[in-house]
Amino acid sequence: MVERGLEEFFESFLRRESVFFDKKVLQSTYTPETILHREEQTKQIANILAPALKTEKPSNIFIYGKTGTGKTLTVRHTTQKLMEIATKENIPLRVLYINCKLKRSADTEYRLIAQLARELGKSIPPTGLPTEEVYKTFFKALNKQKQNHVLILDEIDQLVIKTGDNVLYNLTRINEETESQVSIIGISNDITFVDGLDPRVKSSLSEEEIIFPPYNALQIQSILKQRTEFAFNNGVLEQGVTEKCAAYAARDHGDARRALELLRVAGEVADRKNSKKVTIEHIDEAEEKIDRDRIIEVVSTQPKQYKLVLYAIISLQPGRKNNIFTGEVYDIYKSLCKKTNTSILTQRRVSDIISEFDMLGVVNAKVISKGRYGRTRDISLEIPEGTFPKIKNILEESINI
DNA sequence: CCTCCACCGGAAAGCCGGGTCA
DNA sequence: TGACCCGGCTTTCCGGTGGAGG
Repeated sequence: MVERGLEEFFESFLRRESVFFDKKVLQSTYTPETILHREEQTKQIANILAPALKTEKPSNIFIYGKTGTGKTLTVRHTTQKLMEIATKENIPLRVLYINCKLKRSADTEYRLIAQLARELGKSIPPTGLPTEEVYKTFFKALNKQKQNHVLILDEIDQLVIKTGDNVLYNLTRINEETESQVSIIGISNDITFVDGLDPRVKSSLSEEEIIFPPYNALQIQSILKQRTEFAFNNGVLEQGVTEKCAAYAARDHGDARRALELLRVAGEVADRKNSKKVTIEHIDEAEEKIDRDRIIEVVSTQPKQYKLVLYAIISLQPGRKNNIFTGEVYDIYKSLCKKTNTSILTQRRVSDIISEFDMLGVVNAKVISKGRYGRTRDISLEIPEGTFPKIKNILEESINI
């Protein structure tokens, strides 16, 4: 009977042994006791921030390095320690951490300032007020509690791309308008990002600069070792497993986060297969799975118009030696719109949608010139061949073609 | 060497749905 | 209630442009 089977399943699930001892340790939110291979950067940050303890204003810091190089982790760790001392010694100091990429929370000028004001105990409606008004409330809040502030702006490049450097200009000038002092720590993935900034903002923001270089394979290995000790049960990792994870990640610009994820998913795969050990094959499988899951996740959460565009591309792809051009996609897209009773977007817009898919890594779209026959994007799918039908299905179901 | 195709991509402006405030 | 604000998505307008073919 079905019921009986289910019960058994859950019971055996409960009793099943896992390769994990504590899976949390592998998650990116986990903060380890010590941060490996970032001693130098930690020291620099500490040095710069230390004056805050004597109620002097620390310099602004600009931090850059690729994803998974421990920027956020290191900054949070150091400021946390700083706060511990400050509270113990009763020094007026406050650390505000804001991730500028968080959708609908801090990704525009209004929302960022509103978020900051909220952190200081003001209540700001999510929309409706003039931005100017929000600034005023924020400044007032700063003035009321006279103390040093350290403002951490994570993924600051995203903010500037979306809203321009106006916000930063205003923020760097806070100290001229208020009693309290604010130091800014900007964190960015994009190294070239400061170059596009207003010179005044640039010089003020990057009074100090700290670079986080990618980890090399050996360093990633030791990071993984540090975590696996607590994450996995004794001896479940087959010989060479951490080494392989490290090698994968190092090949991909030293991204420790990815290495940890790979290890975690490999463990999950092993569990699901009822294996007592995590093997090298599990890692290969995990890599594939991460890839596949990411694409499916991306595709299924797109808005309708995006899905139509992608569907147009997918139905053009099979059995083609040459790649696909914007014009063709647009034609198919138009007919799809008619079939599904959807309003037709302009080619300009569709062109943008295609390049968004490019940035998401679903599609590869380079601008090429066909000489006499014009200029266009050269589009090809980045989806592994095997997932084609599945993706197609997802699209068809969600837009009923 | 010049032309001219078939789009690219920046700028600006419009529309709409969310909201505040007096 | 009307004036006004924000932000996401689009459209409109339009000045480029790499390179095959003449």
